[in-house]
Amino acid sequence: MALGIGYADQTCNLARALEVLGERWTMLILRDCFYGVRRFSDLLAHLDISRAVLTERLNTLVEAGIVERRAEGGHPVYLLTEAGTATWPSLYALARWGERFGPPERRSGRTFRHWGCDAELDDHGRCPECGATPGPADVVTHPGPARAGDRTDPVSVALRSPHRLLTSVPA
Amino acid sequence: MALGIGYADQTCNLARALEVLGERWTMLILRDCFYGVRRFSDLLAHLDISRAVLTERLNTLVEAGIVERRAEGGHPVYLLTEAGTATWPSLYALARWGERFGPPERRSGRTFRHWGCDAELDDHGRCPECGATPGPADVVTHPGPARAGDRTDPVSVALRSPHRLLTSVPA
DNA sequence: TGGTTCAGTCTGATGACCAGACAATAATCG
DNA sequence: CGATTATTGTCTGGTCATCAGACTGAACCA
Repeated sequence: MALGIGYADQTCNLARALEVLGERWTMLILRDCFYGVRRFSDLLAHLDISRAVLTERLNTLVEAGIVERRAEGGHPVYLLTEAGTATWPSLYALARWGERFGPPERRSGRTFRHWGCDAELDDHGRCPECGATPGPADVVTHPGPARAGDRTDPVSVALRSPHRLLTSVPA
Repeated sequence: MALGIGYADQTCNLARALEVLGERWTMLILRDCFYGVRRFSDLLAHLDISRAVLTERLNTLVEAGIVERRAEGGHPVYLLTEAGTATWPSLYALARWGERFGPPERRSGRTFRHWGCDAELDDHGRCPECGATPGPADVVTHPGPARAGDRTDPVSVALRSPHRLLTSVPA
């Protein structure tokens, strides 16, 4: 989490999670990883983050074992590890909260549905159709309605169609 | 979230949640609110946060409708609103993740149990005994084992005994 | 009245983040 | 093969958040 001392004196699992996940941009980077964004340049364009900070966050995530850096045809590719995919319930819960209680402007309308059932997941990430609580690999995200001023980077464009989580995007 | 621009261009419910909840210290303040910490001085002592930052965070949380400031006998008291208590699934999921994958030192061993059933909640916050997913008011937290160097502020001391969430602490 | 607690505000120092320039390596094309 | 472009970073100077700790003002207590 940086800024000096972290949460050094907090003997608490939440503080331990936030020590890694709570830094600025980190959860949004993970969100993009779930969406299937894998390349430095795509993260950069989709997040509007500074290069230096993106580099630093990715290094931190790799060191923490949340993301794996793999060389693929010369250029690196970033993939979620088991610890990374295990952050899904946290991100999903936060997004749900943001939908109901976040600042009212910029409501996205994006939904998450169970692969196969096509039913929208509830507050706890459960499929109302079959009762299962699917992992991210079995979740499909559907975009909300288009709006003026939508982003035009390749990732944003690709995510205007329904997309199964963890499968590569764009292309 | 501050530091200049927020996540202004991210049309995304997660970004909207993090705009408020993602600032440094904010989720730990909310954790303490769930524990029942209600006074400025108790938050200050329990969190080791600077006075200026605590003041600013509380103001932000009040403005966002997540926490309510109520004058009680001259001194203010801070209580979770409906939007505040609705953050419980997010905090619980993060704490669960921190327990499994966070930095290995400072593992707390603290558990969360269903009031009445006394069964430990699972990854999704569900009670394995009765199948319900209790809200925070029906959750009891049990401390992990004591350790050398445990904090000695009143809140930390009080939380060494089992404690029902949202009930006042200390005393 | 004078001391104590509490809830903030204020200050100077440190460091994280920003935009944008620069560098190094890898793919592409004539 | 050599030149161009694409991609992944590193570096820099300025801005702003956070830090520790001193200070203020109001309420409560003896």
